[in-house]
Order: sequence, then structure tokens, then C-alpha cells
Amino acid sequence: MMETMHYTRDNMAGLLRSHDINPTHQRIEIAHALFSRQEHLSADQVMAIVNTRHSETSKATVYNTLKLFLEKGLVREVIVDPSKVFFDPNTSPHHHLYEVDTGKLSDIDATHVQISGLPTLPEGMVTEGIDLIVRVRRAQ
Amino acid sequence: MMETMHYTRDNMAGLLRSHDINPTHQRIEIAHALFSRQEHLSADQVMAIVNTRHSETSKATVYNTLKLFLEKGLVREVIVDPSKVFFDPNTSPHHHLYEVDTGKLSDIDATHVQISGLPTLPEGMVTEGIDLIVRVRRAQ
DNA sequence: TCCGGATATTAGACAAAGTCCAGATTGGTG
DNA sequence: CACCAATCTGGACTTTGTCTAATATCCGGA
Repeated sequence: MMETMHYTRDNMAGLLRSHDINPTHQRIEIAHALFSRQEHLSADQVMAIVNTRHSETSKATVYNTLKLFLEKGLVREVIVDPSKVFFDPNTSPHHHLYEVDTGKLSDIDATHVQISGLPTLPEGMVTEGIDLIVRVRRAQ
Repeated sequence: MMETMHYTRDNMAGLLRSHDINPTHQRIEIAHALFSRQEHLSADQVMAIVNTRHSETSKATVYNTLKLFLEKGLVREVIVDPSKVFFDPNTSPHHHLYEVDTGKLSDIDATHVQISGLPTLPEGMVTEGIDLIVRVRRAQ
């Protein structure tokens, strides 16, 4: 039986190490912001959260760190809003529901979703990922 | 039998009118850029094409016009690259194949693709569209 | 033909997201 | 302690896109 996971800062250090990331103060704070909330956050939102009390982490570090997390497979990138990228701490297979009028983004579990009939890929190409985004809005 | 469509500037005027868009010089040029190529173009690319000879159409007009085309259902917006939006003159149901390393974007016909098992929408929500993006890269 | 109002276009200032760089800090290790 | 590598930083910069106020164009009626 799996214990309920608590996203303490200490646990973050272990999580980072397990992904081959040197756990610095800033990286722990940024990981904590994402994982303790389990929400989709933009770089701006991450920076705001991390710097609530006093400014502690620079913009460059936030961007560098999020890119590092992405490369190491710790988070996923969600591209739904042309104006900003969201980072998703949930890396298990899932899709997204995007409310275009509010900007609210939520997960769609992938276990029951079937996608069939996709053409075979061009020679020498491999799939990096399949993004399925359901765009919805409030009925008028 | 459908004649092969030729995307002349004259035909563009008719196309615009049929979508309830007043066909001005600039709008015809922008529509012509998109439809004669049948490619995904960013606003920047559209501007470059329209202003090849001498500068004729302002940035504001290009953006205004593309937004207008979008509202009137003449083109579709494709959000795959975090840095820019692409506009797609193909409005028939289809999906996208995105080569992440080159930025090349191509269509996947939707007639053979089946998506099943999506959850029912929250009360009072309607689907605006479903975007399916297959991200691929050259095998290393 | 001329006028007036509605529609469209324009240059340029502005905003926001993200990148880049050169210098400063930090954290081990011998 | 001294050193080296890794990391972080402020701030300048770039790019995409928006906004605004002034100008231009179009069109219908007197």
C-alpha cells in the first residue's frame, strides 16, 4: 500500500536527486511550488509563488530551472495558450481540458481514452508525445 | 465534379465576401498568401510575404486581419510552438504532426482517426474544438 | 459631384514572455 | 584555506503581439 505522498521540501530533494538533478535551494523551492500544488503553473506564477515573502530567486533561474526539469522528465510542458507555457508536475499519461474563456486547465485521465487510426510516421521519425487538448467554453 | 480551385486574388474577394468579410486590398493579399500556399503561416511570415516587394501592409493590419479571419471561421489557429501562433487555411477537420526539431508542421487527415473514451464535459460547457498534436523528432 | 459617417489602415509606443551574458556566489575537495 | 565547477543573478535584449490616436478609404444620399 502506497502512503499518501507529502510534498515536503525534504522529499523534493530526494525527488530531484532521483532525476539526476542537483538539489539546490532554488530548485527545491521551485519543485515544491509545482508538486505541493499539483497544478499547472506558468513561469510567471512559479516566480510569484517562490518570491512571495522577499525576492529570492531570479527570473533567469526560474526559466533555467523549469527547462532543466523538463529535460530531466520531472515536469511536462503544456502548450495551449499562445501567450504562455504551462508546466505540469503530472508526467503520467494524460490529456488536457482547457476552458478558453477562463484559462482554466485541468487533466483528463488517459487510461480510458483511445486514439486510433493515426497514420504511420514518416521514415526515421519517432513520436515524442501525443497531446490531446479539448477546448471548451461556457455555453452562451 | 469539383474543379481544381485556383486561389487567384479575384477568387479571394469572393471567398472573403462569402464569410461576411469586406474584401479590402490588404485582406485579399493576406488571404492570398495563406490560401495560395495552403501552408501554416505565422503572423510574421504572412507579413514578410505580403511585404516582399515594398512595404504595403502594417503589422497592426496583419494581426487585425488574421484575428478577423479567425473569428469568421476562414482560418484556424494552431498552437504548437510556444513562441508563435500558426494560422491554418485548412478548416476541415484534421489534426497536426509537428516536428519539434525543425518546427515543420503538417496535417493529419481526421477521417480515419477515432478518439473515444473522453469524459463527459462539466455541466454547461460546450466543446469548441479538439486539438490532437503528434510531436515527432528524427530518431537519433 | 460633394459631403459625412462608418469602416479600415497606419506608425509607433507599449507590454509581456522568454533569452542571454558576464560577473558574483556557492559548495565541495584536496 | 584555496580552488574549481556548478549555479545564480541583474539587467539588457529580443520577439510576439496589443493598443491608440491620427489618417485614409469607401459608399450612400442630397
